[in-house]
Amino acid sequence: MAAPTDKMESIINLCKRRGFVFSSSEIYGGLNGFFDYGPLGAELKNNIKQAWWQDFVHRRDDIVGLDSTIIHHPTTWKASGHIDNFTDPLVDCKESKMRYRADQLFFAPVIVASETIGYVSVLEDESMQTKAEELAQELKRKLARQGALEPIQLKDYTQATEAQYALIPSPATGKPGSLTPPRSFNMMFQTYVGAMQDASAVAYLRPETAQGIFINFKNVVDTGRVKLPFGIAQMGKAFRNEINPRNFIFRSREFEQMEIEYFISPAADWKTAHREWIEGCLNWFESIGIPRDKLSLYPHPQEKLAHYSKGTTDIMFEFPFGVQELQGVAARGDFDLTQHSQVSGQKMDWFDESTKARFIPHVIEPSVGVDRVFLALLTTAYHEEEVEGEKRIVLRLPARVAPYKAAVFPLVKNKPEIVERAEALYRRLKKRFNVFYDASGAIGRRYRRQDEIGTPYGITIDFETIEKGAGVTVRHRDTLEQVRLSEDEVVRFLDEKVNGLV
RNA sequence: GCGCGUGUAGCUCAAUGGUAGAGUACCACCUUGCCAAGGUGGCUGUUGCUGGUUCAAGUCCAGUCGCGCGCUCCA
Repeated sequence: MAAPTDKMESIINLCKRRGFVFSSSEIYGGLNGFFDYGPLGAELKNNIKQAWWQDFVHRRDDIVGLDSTIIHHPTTWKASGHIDNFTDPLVDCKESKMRYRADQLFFAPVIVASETIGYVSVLEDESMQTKAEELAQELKRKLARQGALEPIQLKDYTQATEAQYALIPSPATGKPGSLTPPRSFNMMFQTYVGAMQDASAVAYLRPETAQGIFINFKNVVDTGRVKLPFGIAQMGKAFRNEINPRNFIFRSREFEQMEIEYFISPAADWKTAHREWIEGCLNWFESIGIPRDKLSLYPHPQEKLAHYSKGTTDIMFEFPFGVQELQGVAARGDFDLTQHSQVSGQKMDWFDESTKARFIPHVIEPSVGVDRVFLALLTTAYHEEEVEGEKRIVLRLPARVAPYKAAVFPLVKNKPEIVERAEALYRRLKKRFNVFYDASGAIGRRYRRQDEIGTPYGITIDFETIEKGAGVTVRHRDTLEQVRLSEDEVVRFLDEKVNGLV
């Protein structure tokens, strides 16, 4: 078993070597946090998206699709809270080079006998009040002050005044003077719409696809013939100016999301709906080849919830670099529709015919990153193994998502009957499936080349096909076993394996 | 954004300040009756980029970009 970093390295290497993922703008030295998908990566990624759309939109009666723009009216982000909240106020300690989130760094003046003798600082945790009081006592002793110590009242660093920045000690060194003022990093990419580059033209690239759904809620309700409960699904690019992108395509600045806003009545039991969606998403992951034992749940603690959320559970995946979020399933209540209704002045409510009640629906939001599913599939599928003394690299991708569904080979290429028959089968299969044709090199080498890119079946036309009309051999990627099928049977066989509709 | 490390052929890696190489992959042809066989030939580099030191830089120095790890961050 390879060490985690080795496994990631091998996977990144394979991605580059075989055309799954390239770093973006590579000829200019690359661009941190941006990745391009090569010929095989584009296939795999599209197959993931297609499977998701099929399963959640086409095969359900209660979810409809949407494709909204990447740039919305800027007020969208005011209403959603992103302009005010999608930021990380950060503080640096110039001496220790440590970086803190300003809203997690707390400070208080130490007041003895009505005189401020200095400041203490602590990092946010349960015991920070006690720690701050101890520090204050210590400071009082050090300065040999007499008198009553006034109660320590902690405030976070975002509330510090300019005069206080220089007086608050760094938690790392305990000495004042090394902390910078809090600096705000809004993670939305800004651009300008139209010719004028002034404040009135500022717009943002969406940091999530969700808001495109909310601002179209009324349109869909008015035209979509939907009945509560129902969902609106959307796939598309989103952009976040991450301070520090890491772990290959896991956290990038341009990425793709697949989100559903599933609207329910406020009278409905949202906890049940939430739980059902978590189950549904787990099942979907399993169905496309992500094993259940690598998935786990992380319910966000109540006090850490984002401003919109009544409850959020992350579906975590065991990546080689650690257990990380694959999907978030959030119960957003009626926060978003209420916000957009209030800010826009438009009605965002639902009229229930049976109860004659009018209300703003609540929503459950399963939100998953395509790139993360891509990486989860690759890390699950990647195997190095020994076959008859030789190292074999194989991607055990399920047929439904594999870039090529099958490869067609003539056993040898110097016998025209075999080559012609193989080419004919290739052309026939290509009308229905993405298949690959390869005549160059020994047959074993050709099998191995396909193993490495996850092609589940190798179809070989051999002498028996020609001489005895014995059909073709179908070689399975994972077991190396071969079966003989007629060419007609091969079409049905692939249809069954690829589309899974048995 | 900070610190440490790192960057040579598509990939894995060599090369004491002195002519940039190997393996592999890839392409063509030959050979080949099922798991990376063999033969012949071919392709592959502004040594990440920009500047500096030097008679001479892949090698030393500075800056910059990318990557890895740690801190930090992560709706």
